[in-house]
Amino acid sequence: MSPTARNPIKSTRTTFRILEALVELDGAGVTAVADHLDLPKSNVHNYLSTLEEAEYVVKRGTTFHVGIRFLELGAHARNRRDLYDIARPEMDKIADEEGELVNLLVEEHGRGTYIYRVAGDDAVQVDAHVGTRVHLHCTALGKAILAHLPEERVDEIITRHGLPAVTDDTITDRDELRETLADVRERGIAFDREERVEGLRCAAAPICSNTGRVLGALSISGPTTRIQDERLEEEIPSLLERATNVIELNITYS
Amino acid sequence: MSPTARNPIKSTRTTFRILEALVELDGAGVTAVADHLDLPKSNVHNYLSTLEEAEYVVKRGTTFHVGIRFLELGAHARNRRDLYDIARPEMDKIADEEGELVNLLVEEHGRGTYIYRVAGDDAVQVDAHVGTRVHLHCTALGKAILAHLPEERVDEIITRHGLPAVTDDTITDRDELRETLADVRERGIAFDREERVEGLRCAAAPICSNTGRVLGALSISGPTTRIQDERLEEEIPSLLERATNVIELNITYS
DNA sequence: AACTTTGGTTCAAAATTGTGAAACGAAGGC
DNA sequence: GCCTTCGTTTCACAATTTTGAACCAAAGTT
Repeated sequence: MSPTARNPIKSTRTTFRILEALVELDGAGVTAVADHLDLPKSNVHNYLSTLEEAEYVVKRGTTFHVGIRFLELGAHARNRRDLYDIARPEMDKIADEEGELVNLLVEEHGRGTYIYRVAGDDAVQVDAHVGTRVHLHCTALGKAILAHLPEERVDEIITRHGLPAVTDDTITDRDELRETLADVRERGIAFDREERVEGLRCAAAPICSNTGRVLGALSISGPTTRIQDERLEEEIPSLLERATNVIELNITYS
Repeated sequence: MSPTARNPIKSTRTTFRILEALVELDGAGVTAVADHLDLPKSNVHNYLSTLEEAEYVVKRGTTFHVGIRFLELGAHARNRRDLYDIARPEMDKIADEEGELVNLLVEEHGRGTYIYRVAGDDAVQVDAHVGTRVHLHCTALGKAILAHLPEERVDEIITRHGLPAVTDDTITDRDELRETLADVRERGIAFDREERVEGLRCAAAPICSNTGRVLGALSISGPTTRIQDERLEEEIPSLLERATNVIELNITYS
């Protein structure tokens, strides 16, 4: 399952390289993109004007930006899953009661994407937002998903994306991760103790279909100061389990 | 300002035609897409496998779907504007107090896209969601924006997109629209009395930068039965004005 | 169990297009 | 008024995309 296109369309690749450059540069002109990607200006100009014509890019003055039209595609991808609609009300409830940050993550191509997040009154401000992609091995959410994926799939993912260290506490060893995932499977809950963001703790539970396939994972996260051992290991997990049960039931009958 | 690319990249156009086909067909195989677009199967296959390799499309079994990765691009486009972050808390407040549906729309390429919406407890269920694109002339939100765009820009937009009728009450005449927009400018509020969705009424106010450029529009909508004349024309407008004032102030100082 | 259908994948030749250097033009800074 | 920067245009050629036919694999039918 190494998805290598036999006859790849080079222009399609270039198109997305240019769009990604626009994201990275947070809007840019023809020359800036050309320099960034080491392509001829005239060529980049052709791509950008085509993208603008197609309404996927906007030109303000002389700089180009990624268009909100992508929200249409992104929202379609998100709404395609029942998960989003069904999980949202449960998540809102938890955020309201606990005051912390509640997250929903799904996996695609071996990486995680936040598809919904809701902040309670006391919630921390963190870097991630809807649409952010993360490595699976360094978040509680990701580990909850990995733990319920077939083992060969997990190997594939590690081979493809590696186990880069994000903080000092990130798991970077293949065997250590394997053991951790076994614990997660047994306990039904995954933890993240400052493995992705310093000072941030997090517990997550997987959400599975009635056939046993993981659809995503749900988490609650907050500052280490407030999320002490008992709350992290008892209170929050039971909340998560209750919520994921409801979600799983509702997904089965929808 | 007719954005016609001089040397368009045909492959870029094809790439997006295929992605749009995937949306329309709600996931499809190679043959289905090829038939839909009248392209050779082998060609479509090349595009889809390239898109999958780039992680913008997912293959489940033998059908392809638009990938959640587009949410990354879409969210970037949304977060680029301060508007989204600043309007959200105000909108949440209104939804909570009024119990109706609150919407935020922005314009790009002459069309509107919902970038946030929040439903109060009694809110109606409507077709639109975040990411949905609509014609500007048939919603209160769109008219609020059109009214504050330079006149030549409005002409351009009408020429480009026309004034298609969506319900019996949609404005389809150029001059009638012009008059309506003058009223909106004077009153500061735009209305929609079942012009886009039967049984749905709506009032909207524009949100402008301190330089006078429209950034978007805010609306409250509900069923005709509940949104009677006085509420539509007095109560809701004053709520909207209060909220847009706060938003405009916060945008200026951020 | 053989046959048919359906749909995905591969291949190589033919047709078109993307590429890239250079020149041009417009805008802004010095 | 000159110089710099950056976007836009042009054009010839190399390179890519496009095609249809052939090939497979899986599912459905007789």
